[in-house]
This record gives sequence, C-alpha cells and structure tokens, in this order.
Amino acid sequence: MVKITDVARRAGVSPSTVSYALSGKRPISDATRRRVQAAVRELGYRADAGGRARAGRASKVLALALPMRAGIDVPVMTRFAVAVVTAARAHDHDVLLLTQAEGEEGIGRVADAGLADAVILTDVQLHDPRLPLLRSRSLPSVLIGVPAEPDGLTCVDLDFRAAGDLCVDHLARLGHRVVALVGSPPEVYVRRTAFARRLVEGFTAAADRHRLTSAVHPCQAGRDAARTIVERLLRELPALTGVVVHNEPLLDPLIDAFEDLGLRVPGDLSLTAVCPAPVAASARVPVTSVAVPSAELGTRAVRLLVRKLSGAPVPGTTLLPPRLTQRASTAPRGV
Amino acid sequence: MVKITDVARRAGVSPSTVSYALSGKRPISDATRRRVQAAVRELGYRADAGGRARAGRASKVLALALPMRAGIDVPVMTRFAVAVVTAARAHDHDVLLLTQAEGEEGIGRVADAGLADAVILTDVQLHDPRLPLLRSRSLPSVLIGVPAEPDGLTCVDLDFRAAGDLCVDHLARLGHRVVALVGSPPEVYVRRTAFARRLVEGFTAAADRHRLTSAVHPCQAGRDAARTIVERLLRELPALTGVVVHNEPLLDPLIDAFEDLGLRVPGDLSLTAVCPAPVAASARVPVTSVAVPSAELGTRAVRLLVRKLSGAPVPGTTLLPPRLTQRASTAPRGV
DNA sequence: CTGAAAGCGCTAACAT
DNA sequence: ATGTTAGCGCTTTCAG
Repeated sequence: MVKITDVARRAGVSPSTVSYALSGKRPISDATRRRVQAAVRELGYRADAGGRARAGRASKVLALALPMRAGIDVPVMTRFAVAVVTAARAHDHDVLLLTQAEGEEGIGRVADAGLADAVILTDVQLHDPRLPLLRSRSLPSVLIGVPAEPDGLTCVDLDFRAAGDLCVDHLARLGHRVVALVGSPPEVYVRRTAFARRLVEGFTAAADRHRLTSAVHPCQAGRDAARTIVERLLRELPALTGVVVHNEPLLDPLIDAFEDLGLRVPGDLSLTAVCPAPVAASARVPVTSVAVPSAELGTRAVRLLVRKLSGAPVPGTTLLPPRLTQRASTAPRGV
Repeated sequence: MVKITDVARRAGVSPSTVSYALSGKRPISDATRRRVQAAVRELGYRADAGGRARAGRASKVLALALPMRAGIDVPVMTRFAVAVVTAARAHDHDVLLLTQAEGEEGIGRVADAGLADAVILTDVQLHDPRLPLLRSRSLPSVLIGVPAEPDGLTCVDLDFRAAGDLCVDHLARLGHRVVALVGSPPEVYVRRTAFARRLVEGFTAAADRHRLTSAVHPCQAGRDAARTIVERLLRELPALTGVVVHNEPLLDPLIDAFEDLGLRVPGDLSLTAVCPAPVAASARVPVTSVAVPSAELGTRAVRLLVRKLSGAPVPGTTLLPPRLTQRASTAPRGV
C-alpha cells in the first residue's frame, strides 16, 4: 500500500505539502503541485479512507437505507440504488447499503461508527421511526419520500397526490364516470407508507371533483389476487370503465383477468398506471402511465445530500410534477 | 460522539482494557468486564470504524460488485444484494455497493483506500478483467460465478451446465424430440458471461446425448422480440415441442406468442425455464423450472468470505446442484 | 509558500 | 489481570 509519505519522498516535499496539494486547502506553487501530481500518478497513490476519516475528515461514504420488505416495488428500489451509486461516484462518494432487516439499528450504527457521512432514506412512512434517530444524531440526510411532518428535513419525491389526480383527470376527460384504484398490497397502507397514501388522496379528490363514482382497493401481488379483485370490482361496480393501477407486478395479470371476463382493454375498459415507464411500456397492452422517475429521484437525492454536506443551503421538500404518457390502454368511453 | 476513553473513564479502567474487554483478545476479570459492558451500554458506545481501521484492524466492510448492465437479470441481482447485506450483518459486517459504471476502477479504489476488507464479485465473465486486479492487490474475494480459470479463486454458483442438462433431460423423458433453448440477450454471450455459456453447453450436450434435434437462440427482452423468435423457431423447427428459456422477463411474452400462433402450453409445447422460483411460479402458466437460488448464493458467498477473512481454509469452487420443480408448463409429447 | 509536529480514536506490543 | 505507550495514515495547526 502506497502512503502519503511515499508520495512526499518521491516528490521531494513534506507529507503536509502533499496533503495540501491534493486538497487545495492552501496555496501551493505550480511547480510543487506538478511534482506532487506526477508522484501520485507514478505511484498510484490513493488516500486511505480510514486515515482520512480518522483525522476528522469526511469518509466520503453515503449510506442508502433500502427497505426491501413485503409489498415494496423491487424494480423501483433497484433503480434508486443504481442511480444513487452512480450519482455518488460522480461526486466522489461511495455507497453503503442498509436494508430493513436492521433498518433503525443501521442508522444508529452508521452514525456512531462514522461509517458514512450522511444517509439517504427510502420508503418513508408518514411517522417514520427512523426520523427521531436522524434528528438526535444530527446525521445529514435526504429522504426519498415525504413524511407527515417534513419540517427541517430534506425530501424529494414524485408528487403522488398530483399523480393520482392526473390519472383520474385523464380518465374523466375520456368520459369515464366510474373508476377504481387498484392499489398496493394492504401492508403498505397499514404501514402508513407516505407515497401510497398520497396517491389515494389525489385519486379520491379528483374523483370527487369530477363527480365520479370511485372505489379504492389495495391488492396483493399474484394472478389469483388479480382475478379476485377484478371479479369483486365488476360485482361491486358493474358500470366500471376506468381503472388506475398502483401495483407494478399486477399490471399484466389485471389485464388478463379483465379480458378473461370479457372486458377488452381499452375497448371496454381504460387502464392507467403509476409505475416506472419501462414497466408500463412493456405490459401486454402498453399502459398509459404516470412514470415514477426512480432514477431521477436517486440522482437528485445524492445531489442534495452532497450540497448539504458542503454546507450549502438546500430546499426542504422537492416534489417532482407527474407526467402522464398516453399509451394503448386508454380510450374514450363507449367507443 | 462517545469514544473509548469516555468508556474507560466511566468504568474506571484504561482504554486498552476496554478494547480487550470488547474484543476478548486477552483475559479480563469478570468484574471488570461487567463494569466495562455497563459503561458501554450506558454511554451507547460504538467503536469508530475509522479509528479501528486505522489501527490496522479490519474495517468490517464487504464490497459487493453488482454489474447492473444491459441484459442482466435485475431480480436476480437484487436478491443477491439483499441476501449479501443480510448475511453480512449477521457476521457483523456492512456492505459497500459497487456498480459496473466503474467496475474495475471500483475494485482498485476499494483496495487502495481500504474501504472494504474483501469483495464479492457477481456476473463473472469467462475472462473477467477484474480478476488480475484482484490477484495483484491480494484483496480477499469470493466470486458468484465461475471464470475460465478458477484456480486459486473462491467461487460459488449454480451448476448451470447441469441445469441445462436437467431441463433437456426432463423434456426428453417426456418424449420430446425437437428442443430449443431461448437464451439471454446476445450481449450476454458476446461478453462471454460464464453462467450463460455453461447453460448452453449443458443444453447442447444433453440434447446430443439424447439424440434430439436442438437449436440455441439468444433473445432480447420484450414482446416483439419474443414474437419474432417464436415465429423463427416454428419456421426453422416445425416439429418443435420442447423449449428451455433462460431469460426471465421473456417468460410471459413467449407463452403469449406461442399461444397466439396456436400452440398451447403444455398441450402442444412443453416449456421449462432456468430462473428464480417465484418468477416461474407466477408466470401466466406456472413454469416447470430449475431455480436460480440467488439468495442462497449470496448467503454462501458471505459465509465463505468471512471464513476466508478469519484465515480458515475455504473450498475453491462450490457448484450448487440444480433442482427441477415440475409445474404446469410441461407434459408428455402428443397428449 | 513550505516543513515539523501534534493529534484524530483505536489496538497491540510492551511493561508491570 | 491491568496499565502505559507507541503508532496506524492522514490532516491541520503552528512555525518559519
């Protein structure tokens, strides 16, 4: 392992000069800087992270808390992860992965052991048990998701309320009068997951505004669950012609179930979804959807966190406006 | 931040005693140990990772190199990640995530900066460019996947060769005489990804052994690609009745395409897959499959790595035997 | 503009 | 069985 003293010797300067030449924290003559840089290159020097962290500097590591528990959307989480790692690298940081198995514990550990400089939380609940920890340890953080009381926190998310609204609006404009939301698995709502609830609010508010008949049904994943919910929907709302789906793995099974029961999409039934764009586009019938911009959320979270670590002011809550992309699954009613 | 000297003062002992009481690296009287443990609990002490790493000890961090590039099976990778983090925590380690965007660079950085004690590589190529780096830096590692020359390396993987064989064997026993392998996207083979190639070998060898007519076709993801490959298959092999799929997102689209062209599964065509069990089970027609035990591979990789770090001997290559689970997609020919 | 030297928090040899 | 002390590699005063 090549250390700073090796570089110093090679460049014919003192270790501190090397440190300063690399950090730029004090003026260094051009000639010296060049010699140091050459030595660094030749020896392949890379500052030891432990040493740096020890001397009170940042560890250049960000922690990412990914829940990965029942009912959460794995592709969305994976996109977060990839986007976060990529963005973090672009800002010269690495990423430590925490999963829910030890979620709250993990944050305490990261903070106490100085494993990371800051943390990104995903799958934020309305009253998230991790938030008190965060405040008490004064560990810089960014949340992907917005809790009930976001004061003093930095949050990024898709505006799920507006997304629910947008879907209903689209259906209403097409003439649909009876609509249903097929939501995430019940656990998700029981946990009071913020984004899922907000989507329901937006859906309901828009349905009321347009004076539509509406219903909301959480739903497990799986073909059987899809079939069951479809049968129930048609029994309870025989005039149903518009459906919003917020449950990515259920998209194909739902379409299949409707068609098995004689309802064509979009001929008899229009369907919109809130999910990652590729999922909507590659469904059996390409689905009109509001995209969940997982990658952008991850990238933004990192950007905010890095800015925060640098001491710059950052906005409290950033809600990304939803955008609806029309595909083959929606059509005017009764055509 | 509470440090070891705080604990020492509180317990009325020296810092080194605290260190030893915690590590157990030398005998400590029961009374002292108890006082130290009490002080640790009361103060909520947690050893600073940087300090420990600095003093030449392990950082207790494992790096996980997840490629996440084109043609990679995302659910499989996600399972690896979750299993690795969970297992690592069970062994008191954390996990640093590396993605392909900076794959080889990442390993160098981790090694040089001492960011992690060891690394787990996934998506191993036959001649993987990361391997020389690994050997030269003497960074302890475990590979999930087996390269062309695994001597001196520790590898774990599903026995993909046997898996291909097993699928063909199953089809042959059911009386099928013409079989095809619908594989992963072409990039995967071009990259010489080890497991994909091994599956092809096993498939081909078994087909030859059973004197079956066989064909191998890589295939992109997506419904259009599925349709195209199915049409081509039926044109080139009109007597086709058995298909092995090694391309998880293609399962449903393939079944749809075959049925659109008048071939019922399993009535006219038997289909087996090599993919995670849940994917096979939740396809439109539950698919007879050889499970890719992603979670178990991840767990085993961590176990091996931890053992290796402790200095214990570890096996070179561990190949997990494939297990075929019969579901609804295979039936005897011509019934 | 540069060097020497003092730590950062922890562990492990070296005392006792 | 416990305390003392010397670093680990780096950054950052403090002195030139």
